[in-house]
Amino acid sequence: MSTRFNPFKADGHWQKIWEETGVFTAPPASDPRPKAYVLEMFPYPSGRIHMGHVRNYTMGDVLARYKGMTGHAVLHPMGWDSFGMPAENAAMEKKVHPGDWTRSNIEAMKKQLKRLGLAIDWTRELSTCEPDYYGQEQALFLDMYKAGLVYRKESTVNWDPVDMTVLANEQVIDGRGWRSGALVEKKKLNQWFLKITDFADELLEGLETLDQWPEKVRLMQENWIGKSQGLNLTFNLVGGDDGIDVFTTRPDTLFGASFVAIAAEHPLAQALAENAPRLQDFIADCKKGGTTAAEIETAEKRGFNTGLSVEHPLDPAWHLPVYVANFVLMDYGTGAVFGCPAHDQRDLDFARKYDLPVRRVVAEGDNEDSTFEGDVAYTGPGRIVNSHWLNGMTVDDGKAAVIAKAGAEGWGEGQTQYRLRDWGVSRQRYWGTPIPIIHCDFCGVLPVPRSQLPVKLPEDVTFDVPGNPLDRHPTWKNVLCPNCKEPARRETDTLDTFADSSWYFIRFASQPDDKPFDREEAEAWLPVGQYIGGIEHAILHLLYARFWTRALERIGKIGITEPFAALFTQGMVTHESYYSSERSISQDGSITTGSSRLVYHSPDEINRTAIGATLRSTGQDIEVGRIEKMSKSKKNVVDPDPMFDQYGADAVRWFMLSDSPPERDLEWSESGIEGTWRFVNRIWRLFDTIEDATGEDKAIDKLLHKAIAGIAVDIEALTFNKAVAKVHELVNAIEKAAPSASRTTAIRTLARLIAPMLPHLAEEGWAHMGGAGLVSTQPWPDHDPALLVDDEVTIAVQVNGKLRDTLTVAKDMDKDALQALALASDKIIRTLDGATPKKVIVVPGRLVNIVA
RNA sequence: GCGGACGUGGCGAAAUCGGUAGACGCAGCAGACUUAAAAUCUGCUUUCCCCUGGAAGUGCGGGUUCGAGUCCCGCCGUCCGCACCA
Repeated sequence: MSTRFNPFKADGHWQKIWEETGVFTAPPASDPRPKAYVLEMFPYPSGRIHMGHVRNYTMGDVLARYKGMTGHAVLHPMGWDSFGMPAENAAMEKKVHPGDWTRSNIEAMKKQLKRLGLAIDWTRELSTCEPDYYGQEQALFLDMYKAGLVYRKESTVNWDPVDMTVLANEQVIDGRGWRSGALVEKKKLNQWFLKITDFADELLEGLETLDQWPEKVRLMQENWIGKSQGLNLTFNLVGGDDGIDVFTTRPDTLFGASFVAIAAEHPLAQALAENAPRLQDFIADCKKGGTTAAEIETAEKRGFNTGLSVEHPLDPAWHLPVYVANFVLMDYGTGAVFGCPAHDQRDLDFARKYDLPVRRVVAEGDNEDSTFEGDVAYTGPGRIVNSHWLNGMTVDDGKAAVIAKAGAEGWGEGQTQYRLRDWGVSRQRYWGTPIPIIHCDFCGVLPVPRSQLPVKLPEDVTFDVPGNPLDRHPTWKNVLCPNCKEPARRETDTLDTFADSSWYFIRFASQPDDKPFDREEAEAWLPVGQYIGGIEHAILHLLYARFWTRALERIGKIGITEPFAALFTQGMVTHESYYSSERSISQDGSITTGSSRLVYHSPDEINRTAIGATLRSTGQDIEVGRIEKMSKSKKNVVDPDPMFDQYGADAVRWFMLSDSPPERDLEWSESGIEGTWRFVNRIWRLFDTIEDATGEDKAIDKLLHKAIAGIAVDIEALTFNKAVAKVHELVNAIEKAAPSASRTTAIRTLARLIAPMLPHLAEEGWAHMGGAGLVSTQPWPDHDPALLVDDEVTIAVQVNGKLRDTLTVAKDMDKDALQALALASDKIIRTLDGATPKKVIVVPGRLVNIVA
């Protein structure tokens, strides 16, 4: 009597056994087996697991389980990135404490994750909002402080007026806050910074060693660091002692200079503006300019002539006018540029507008004219012309020559410039790691003594007004100065939550009570062997984590420089969206005529047919929208829980691995999950109807061994869609095969092959077929290399490159025999129609191509 | 504007070294079983044609080669990142 696989019993049953037997608890660091540290980016506890998490954690799980079966000591942990704004927003909206909200979310999400049947070592679970984690982070912060990698300075910051906090440059997208979407304002504040720029070169060079990272991510980080080499030089003011420092990457074009421009925020501009109301107005105008793509592209190059002049460093008699210009940025280089209009588009636009000289100094082909025509700057290579002693040099030689001369004469020096800024980590928020610093009126800024760590967040805080609850807490910030014992104040800023995620992978590897980590233990596991997460972290998290690791290395805390040996960025889970148009009804109940708004419907309210979609409740026709990332606003979210209820964990896991290559987007579909559910049951029927048969089936043997070898390769390469296809092929063949010992072996082996991907089904089948122990702890099956080679092959016979016939021959048939056989084929004789072959190309084991 | 990736049936895709394009899955069609349905099973499914066969075909146009989805040149399109970076 055949039975159906019952995931509703099996899932919970095996999950309980895995937990009770502790099979996925990582062994001690001293374990002699090769280590496999598999890590997926830990989630923010927003409340619910979504399909993106399911995909991410399924992929990591398959690899972790496979590594376990192939004799590795596996570390596969899970934790919670649990500090951050949403908890405070929830506190404001729902009048709950951020801690309560966060911890109950963690509980709910953990329950959901467990339903996926992940092979996770839950004994190492950590949550960044707990003092046992953030206290150790404070210790690391103080280590960096002591080593001079942390500093405080007043600086212009990106201020998010909605979230009422500072944002790092990396968190400003198109001039807007990455979370709130609010237009970011400039504000001056005292801020804590981590010296990531000290590591700019290292972080850049380190990218070259990361050969198991996606090229795309490496390139994005390279661009973000933005290294450029050039010359820092001083233009002396005519009739003054001062000069203007300028950075250029084109010192070779120095003889083409026609003006110097400074940023509106440049100290010189500010000083001049004090007595010049028109300049004040101009500067105010410059600040209004937006930073979005469209605004920048259409923004006119505008300048204000200061009336000042500077001397050209190569010819003091040559004077250049000084402008304040809207296109010069204060926070890059020195906040001042020299303009060479012929060879820079912005400078040319500016020069044409203000009628400044445009002098060619790089030949464009044969064109050496000193007058430059047209409105398109020439930025290509060429010989230097109209430049006295530089004439005839290449651009590169010219750059070197000018830098050398500037150095020798003392008016400038070669300089490497980075786009990367130091990491501003101060956040004016409650729900984050308190910065362990004390401010004393007499002794200044002091670190909290180690014995007083962790600096814990106070529980009794209010969120009824905007701003930082720590700052307005009645007593928390009052503390005695550790030095003079007089009353002093705690720092009330907290750390950017990206600090929390910059070292959690180290804490996973080693979590002593009395220090952040044990060096030896951490080094045994690190670097992470395979890290998996979304591409959205390509810069922020992945750059900060690389920096933090290098900072710890520099101060002698750990012996590794790169935290993630291999990185994989998986695609999103998408779904069609469904919407109908409705007349919009404004809040007072009146109907706004002439306009309508889109009302989105969730997939479970919809009847989807091949032609269209209707609303289940009313039968109303519904528009089928784009396939896009699952999001609450589009209501195209599919919640994992009901899917587990309906199909069980394995069908959901199989869906996540099927069809789409893992780096590409995966479209969730009803028919797709139905299909994977049917397949789970097909495998079960094989396990259920296994029989003790005898006899050999060579074809099944070969296919099985090819599957063993191929699936292993696919899992290691994370090409799960290909592994899935190979399982299908094997199952298709086993189903059709007549009973034999080979077939029975194949079915038993199949349980092991699917164990990483369909672990509950595999355990259930393994037990059902009388297997000993857990299939999860079985070794990955061996394959016989001899069975991977076919002794008969089908070779193609082409005439002029076109397929005309195929021949099935012995694998090692020699060239002459193949040629003779091909020429004897009826189809070939017919195609040749009496023509004599001019040439015959024979590739043994592959094809014969007859050129007629 | 700069940088990058991608483009293959109705759909998701595969083709690892330049060697039989479309494995595998979804959807669809036909059939079997069934009173019926579900489930399951079998077969078909790139397009076109003068259909025991033939022609075309991997975004478009060229090129290299006995042979190109794969390599080279030039376009077009889609997506992603950065962006007044001197």
